[in-house]
Amino acid sequence: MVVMGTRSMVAVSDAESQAVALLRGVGQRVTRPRVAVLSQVIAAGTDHVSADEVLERVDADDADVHRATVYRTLEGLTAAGVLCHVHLDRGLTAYHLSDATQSDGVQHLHAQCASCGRVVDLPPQVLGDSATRIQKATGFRLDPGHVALSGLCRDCASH
Amino acid sequence: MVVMGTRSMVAVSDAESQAVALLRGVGQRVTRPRVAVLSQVIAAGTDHVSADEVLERVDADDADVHRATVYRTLEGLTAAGVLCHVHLDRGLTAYHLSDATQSDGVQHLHAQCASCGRVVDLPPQVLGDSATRIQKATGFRLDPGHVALSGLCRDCASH
DNA sequence: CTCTCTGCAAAGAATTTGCAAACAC
DNA sequence: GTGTTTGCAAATTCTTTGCAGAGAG
Repeated sequence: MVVMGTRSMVAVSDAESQAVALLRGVGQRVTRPRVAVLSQVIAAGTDHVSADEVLERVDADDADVHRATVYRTLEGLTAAGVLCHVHLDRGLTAYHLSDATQSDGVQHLHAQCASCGRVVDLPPQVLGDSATRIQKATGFRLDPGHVALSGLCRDCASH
Repeated sequence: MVVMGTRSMVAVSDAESQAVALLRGVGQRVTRPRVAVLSQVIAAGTDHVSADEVLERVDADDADVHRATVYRTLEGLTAAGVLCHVHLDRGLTAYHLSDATQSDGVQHLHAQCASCGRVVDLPPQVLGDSATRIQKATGFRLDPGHVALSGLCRDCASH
């Protein structure tokens, strides 16, 4: 808990203060493990990270948080609306900062490449009126961001 | 749970002869475990069954097939094009007879209720030109049947 | 008779849980 | 202080794998 490794001090402490602010903002206790976990999600930026990836990075930063705590923290922050998760192909769950933190509450969609596993963000309106049509036809109310759409990314599709 | 008494002997043996025919048709060996597994998928009709559900029903029919064999059989039949699978919410995989067996190769889509877990079939064209639009915008080639779309079914949405 | 398939038991990955000690407030 | 959180270790759930014997063609 002394030095921050190779990652720049500025970026890390930025992420950390954001993390503290977000935790306070939703009335959650500010604990070392929570700050560490949330900082890593923030530092990941537009990347979508799994619990295991968060764990790896937290440990790499000498924060030494237990696996179970990472899961509990990610779940708690999702329940609080700070994070969103998306379910990927093999049952993995990936987390990212909630879009709602900054904008109007509409979350973007995700597509995962079945070949390389990469996750691509899609603009929220990319399905057009499909959700409306499905609801009218079948009564099913689509929540299209909750599970990643599957397919092949540009690179893998061209092979 | 399956109500065994209600399934007619005729239906079961129908499913079994279909199973044998399908196995022969793709040049796979006709073994008791394979017939048992494939029969259960056929008997499930439009339902989408997980490996565990197949195992349960196979064992309930006194066929006593090992868990590992169920997984291997479902995988093999999928590779052969007899079955299709869809990935559900928590990483579960559900199987059903391939639409291609009877029609032009276009598979239907799936939507799973995040609340009750039910899987609903959707017509293949329900996403309209979304796939084309996504490919033009991002290069990502959608395979929309491979993973179930998420949302709330009619019943759960009304609570 | 040969080569594939099956059952077994154990490993594997991702995640969850009960509980006592540690900590934020 | 006091009630929430954490670390730990073990359990869960779904799936896969190596191997020797059983079975299909």
